[in-house]
Amino acid sequence: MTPTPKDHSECTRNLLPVKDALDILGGKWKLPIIIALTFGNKRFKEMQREINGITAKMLSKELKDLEVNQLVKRTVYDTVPVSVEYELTTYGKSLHKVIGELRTWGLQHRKKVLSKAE
Amino acid sequence: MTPTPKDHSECTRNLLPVKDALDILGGKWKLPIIIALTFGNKRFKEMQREINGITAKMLSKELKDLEVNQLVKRTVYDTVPVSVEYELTTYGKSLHKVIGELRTWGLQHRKKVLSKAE
DNA sequence: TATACCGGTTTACTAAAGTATACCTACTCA
DNA sequence: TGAGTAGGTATACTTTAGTAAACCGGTATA
Repeated sequence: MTPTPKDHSECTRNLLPVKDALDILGGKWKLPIIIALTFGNKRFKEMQREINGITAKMLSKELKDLEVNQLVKRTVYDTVPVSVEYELTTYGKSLHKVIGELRTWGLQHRKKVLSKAE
Repeated sequence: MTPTPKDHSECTRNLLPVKDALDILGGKWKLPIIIALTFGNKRFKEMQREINGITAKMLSKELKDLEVNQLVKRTVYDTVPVSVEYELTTYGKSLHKVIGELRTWGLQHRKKVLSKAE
């Protein structure tokens, strides 16, 4: 009835890395941004156009977060006027499988929901 | 420079299922609850003890959400007093791979962070 | 009688996430 | 000269997520 210490610690051990991942990927925009960048490097306004509904503030903030975590690299080109390009780092690309699984599950879920349909 | 319509629609097409998945799994407690249940069926207070920091209100609410989405099944036993058991449905168990990938990535990320160490 | 367990709900609150709008410099095009 | 682009920042606001604490009926234990 009472969880055994073993259960509890195993649960925690399994949970921690999942939480770590979600800290980085959580929120409304992180994955949309990452996914947008899997289609190629992009500039700020370009991303804003491509990701429906995101505001400049959020895009700016989220890109910073992703940069800090080294998933995204920001390059400023010394053109006139400056242009800024964002790209996925190798590390960012390592999320590929995670995103793939989420996508697969989401697709299947959508199919299920639609089949019981309203 | 301007995203091609193709890019944009491909991006959306890839994003939607991921969003669907995150709608269901998002928030602080959904995955902790699901992971706790992968270690076996559990009762309410038992889960509350096992999941560090969750309040009764959140546990109750999140379990309802998961039940609605058919990831978790709630069974009331007609004992005196009633006992209530929660279990993962087959559908809930289908998240196994998603969670596995998140966990793998999170573990590797943690290792990376620790190695640059503060 | 008092205390504690079970499975929650209710109320009130705070904190975090996200939005809307305006604004900034520097540049180009007509 | 005015409008539009790029790459943002600042301010103020709303909405949502989450917390803390009290409470409920019923049962059991001492």
